[in-house]
Amino acid sequence: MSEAEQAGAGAGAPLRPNGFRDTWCGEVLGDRVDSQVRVAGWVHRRRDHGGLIFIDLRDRSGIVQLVFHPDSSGESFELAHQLRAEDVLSAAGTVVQRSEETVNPDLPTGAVELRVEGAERLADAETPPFQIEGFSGEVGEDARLRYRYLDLRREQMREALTLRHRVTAAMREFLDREGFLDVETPVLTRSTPEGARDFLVPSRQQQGSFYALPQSPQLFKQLLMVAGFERYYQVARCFRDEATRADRQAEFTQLDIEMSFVDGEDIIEVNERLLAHVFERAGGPEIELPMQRMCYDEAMGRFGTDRPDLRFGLELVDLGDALRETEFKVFRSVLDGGGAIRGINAGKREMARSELDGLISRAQELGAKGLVWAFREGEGWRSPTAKFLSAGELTDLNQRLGAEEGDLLLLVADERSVTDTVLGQMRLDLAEKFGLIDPNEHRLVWIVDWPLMEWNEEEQRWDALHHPFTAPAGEFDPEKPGAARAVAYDVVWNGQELGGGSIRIHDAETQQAVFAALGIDAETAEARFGFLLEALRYGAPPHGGIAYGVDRIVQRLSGAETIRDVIAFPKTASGFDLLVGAPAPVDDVQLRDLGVSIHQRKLAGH
RNA sequence: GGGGGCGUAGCUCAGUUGGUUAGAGCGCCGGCCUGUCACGCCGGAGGUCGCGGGUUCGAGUCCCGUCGCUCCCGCCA
Repeated sequence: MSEAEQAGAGAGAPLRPNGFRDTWCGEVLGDRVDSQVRVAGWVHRRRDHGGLIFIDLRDRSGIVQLVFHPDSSGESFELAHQLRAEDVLSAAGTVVQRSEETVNPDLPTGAVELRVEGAERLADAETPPFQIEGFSGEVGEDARLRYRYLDLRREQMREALTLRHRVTAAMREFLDREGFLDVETPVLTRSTPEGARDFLVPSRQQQGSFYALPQSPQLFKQLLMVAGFERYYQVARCFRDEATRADRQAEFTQLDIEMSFVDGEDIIEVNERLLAHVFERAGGPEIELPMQRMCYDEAMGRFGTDRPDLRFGLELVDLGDALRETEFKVFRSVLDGGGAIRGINAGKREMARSELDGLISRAQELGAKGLVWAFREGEGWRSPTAKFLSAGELTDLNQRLGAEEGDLLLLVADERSVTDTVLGQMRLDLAEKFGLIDPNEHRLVWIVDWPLMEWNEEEQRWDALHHPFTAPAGEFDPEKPGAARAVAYDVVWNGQELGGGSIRIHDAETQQAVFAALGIDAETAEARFGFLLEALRYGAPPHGGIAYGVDRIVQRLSGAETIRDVIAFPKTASGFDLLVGAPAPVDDVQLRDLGVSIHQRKLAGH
């Protein structure tokens, strides 16, 4: 049977007798009273009173109550007895006003109901593995993912995906209006061993060679600038073969933007208006323009992170100056080794010894060797560490931390990167624990004036903070890579990075110098990025751009706990798709065609 | 790669110090019910306690291994 014939529903019936519906369930409202309507959807709930049957019918738009009455519903009354949860039903009848005492104020359509005169079951449903809605408790995530098409019937998921649509639609609407072109870039591309691990795709025609799935369209969008498109965007799928988190999936969506003949100010200006537009369309908080800006160094200094949550205090304080002469061995050795001693004043808190031990464990988990805790008491401290410090030092520390009587002070002594990581994260833990975050407050901030590179102690080399294509501010001095600043900017919302970008290098010489400083020798640079260096020699305009994490933006706007709740078909923490069963072993024949040996497959554990 | 939490009925969970036939709510099945809206009432079915091994007279409970889900650290230019 063809699709057109199926749509006719029934032998000998005209192709479209009335259609399956003429109205969404959620639109059966007061203004329809006395009119004939036909709705279609899923049996959300059945309340069978024997002589009178209520069916809540649900579609994407909402729920409407159907009433089956033995006198007016005819044969469909018998059908209503047989209906079960999630059966698919088409029903026609008259919209009637409910009597005052039967109005359901919890339902948008609750002032009316549909008195059914005819109904047809379009599909039977087996008993669902879990109730779609309306019971206490959360369904486990494996069950939800295994039966995602049922999970997506829940109102929360319908709303999340609707919001997601609104966000991407608003992005496209704004960018189209501003003259940006949506251009698609390849999904099968070239591996770049820097950065995250690539997903690889073996080539059948070039056995032994592999495509890689893109971690971002970065280089292609730069080539589009060389090509003269000037304003590009793409809602692009990106892939990174790394562990997932509550806010991270291996496969994710990025709003990718690039512009020519602009400087950092131009890009920030357009993007502020873009964000304001998206937030407005998606029902997010109102954004005040221009947005706040903060230098990277200030963010690291005050908050220990490049994505500070500005909704509360608990700022980090540098305490090294108060301890210059200290004889406390632990502090002495850290300071002599070029490390830092930093602290947080957590305010006046009661905390049991076990809780303080918990803080120490957390600090160690985050990479600290230890954590000093203290309560200000008079001019000194109540703390296991107090006896190692002089009266003068304690007074000085109290003053620098702004400590008042009873305040809890937390100190970490270590390399600066460690003190910042540990205290920056503990600051968030404490704000959560103490309830310092007002959920109605929203703080957006641009982090600007980034270092171009940072020293990687482990690998003994300079790493790019953003990526190797970020333009240095002013002349790049290869002798002092650590001194170079980048024309880069990240936008941070309540402590979460929404997006980040930069002005790019647009001449081959600077690009080569930066590659060299990053430890990528000329030969390697030519092999991996020769096409870019070449393109930059054929008239590359000054350009720059930005990329946003679409999933994270939607997650934040929806208030979802995890990014998975705003992705239609997400993967588990270990990268499985429980619905379709991926990844999965493949036939030996497929592997042979690809030139991938069985031996390799067996090593993978199959 | 490392650490924590979890895994018992279709779903969400309880299960004491290792001790009789493993329970609850919801869902499901049957019956009754004309104003419910998480309808109500009566009755019923439903279990490889993730899997494998071990200790023990006896294991859902203790031990070892393993798989899965999840959170965190590393990682994510």
